[in-house]
Amino acid sequence: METINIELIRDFLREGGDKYVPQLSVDCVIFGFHEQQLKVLLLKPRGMESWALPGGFVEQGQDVDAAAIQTLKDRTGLSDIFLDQFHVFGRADRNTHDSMRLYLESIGIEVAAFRWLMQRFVTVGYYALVNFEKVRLQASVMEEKIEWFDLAQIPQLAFDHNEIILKALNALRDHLDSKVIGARLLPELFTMNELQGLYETILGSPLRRNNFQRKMLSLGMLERTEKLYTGGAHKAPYLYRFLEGE
Amino acid sequence: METINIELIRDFLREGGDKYVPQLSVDCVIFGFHEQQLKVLLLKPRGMESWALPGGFVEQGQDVDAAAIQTLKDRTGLSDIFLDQFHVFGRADRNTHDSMRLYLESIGIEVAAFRWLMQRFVTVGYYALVNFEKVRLQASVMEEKIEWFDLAQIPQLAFDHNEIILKALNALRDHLDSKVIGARLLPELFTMNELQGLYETILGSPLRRNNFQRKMLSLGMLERTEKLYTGGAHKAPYLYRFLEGE
DNA sequence: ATATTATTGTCTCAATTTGGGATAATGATA
DNA sequence: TATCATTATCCCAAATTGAGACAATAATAT
Repeated sequence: METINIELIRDFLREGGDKYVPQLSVDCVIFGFHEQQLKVLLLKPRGMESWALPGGFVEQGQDVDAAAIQTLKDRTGLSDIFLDQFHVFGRADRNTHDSMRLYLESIGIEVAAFRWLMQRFVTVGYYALVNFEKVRLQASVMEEKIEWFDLAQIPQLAFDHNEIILKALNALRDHLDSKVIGARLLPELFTMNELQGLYETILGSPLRRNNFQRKMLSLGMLERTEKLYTGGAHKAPYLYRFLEGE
Repeated sequence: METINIELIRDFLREGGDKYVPQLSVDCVIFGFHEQQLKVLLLKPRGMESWALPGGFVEQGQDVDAAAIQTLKDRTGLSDIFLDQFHVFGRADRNTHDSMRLYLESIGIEVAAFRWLMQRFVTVGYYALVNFEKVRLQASVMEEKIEWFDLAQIPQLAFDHNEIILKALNALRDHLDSKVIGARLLPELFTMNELQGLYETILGSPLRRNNFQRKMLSLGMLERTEKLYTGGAHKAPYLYRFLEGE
């Protein structure tokens, strides 16, 4: 039994033609970190076979950055988020919504209503870093499902979205030691081991425990707090938090 | 005595409405290096008080990158150029062509013809590295003048173009040691001193001659060729070239 | 209590890179 | 032949990094 609200979809499509900057979209690669794994948030648009990145359109009168922020807020409920615009995907053969046509026709939407969608779209790619535990997933009207995927287990996505994720990951790597990335992906308190795991999955290569700790502490961004007793038969690690300030 | 070809302008404007992706443009920060100075190519659009960056629109069916390449070719005559897309400027209050209206009206172009231009434009910023000596400047039909400016002497530009140059320079700095930037800005043969001067102007800070030379040679990208005898009363420097290959 | 075990925090030392001064080499000119 | 400006190297100390070693400690087993 379908629970789609066709009127909502129709409203969305009808408004789109005038409301948005034509042929322009934003796509967000939302990174989270959980159980020592880097995750990416993906969703399944209605009527599509494949998963895709969360994205949105840019309203007339709205900053492009604001459109990305809105996309994030809609899906995660978070509003204070680290966002970095990393690349524009503007190849002429990106007709990224064409495969949605069959679906829209099948549920009885007339072609005229979504003609504005059936064009080549230029998309601005953002990556976002979120605190996994604070996210409350929320699919929008055009989407069936929304889920976290392990970076290593991302399926074949729609359009060029696999390429977009690769580029986002490269950008994240490039920024790893100039921005305080850990502070955005980890919870308030974390162990040195968790921090190292984060770095390792982002870089895709192992690091030495002793040298990593030395490096991190020497940067002076970490404050050591109490110990964490997990019940394991071994020395308990300290918990750290990132110090305030840029 | 004016030498504007109004018909050309009218043609350009009339086509624009259908030919281009609406509300999308590219802007290029073209860097050159000459007489130990980093230069940026600027132009003066017809009917405007201020100088501006060379830019262009994206044709339907044209890659965004291709539009930037075309912009460069039109102005410099060069086609094999290093281009890097570094940022999108998408604030809602960028009505970047509005000040052109008075001019267009003044030369008798009807408003309908350029209405598509009078909207908020999102622009994709590229920076380009060119061999100064090979550039043949060429203004397009909408421009009065085109000139090189020393980076330190860039005037107040139109719109947010000063900001765009700043961002481009930051991107260039970030890429300085990962991409072979010298190879694109310098002529085939150059002295170590010229290379150092290039690095110093990009970074905006002085470097030590001995350590710079040691570093550059250790990277193994340079081939030492003959000496350069300038007639100066001192030891003659070697000339270097960049080795082939990524 | 005491030994065992898995981790964690720290230490150490060599190798490498960097900062900064010193010196020798070299074209031209006086 | 001496002088001068500039270039190419050299050298040594300081800082950073790579990699192994070891002591501390929180549970569990004996």
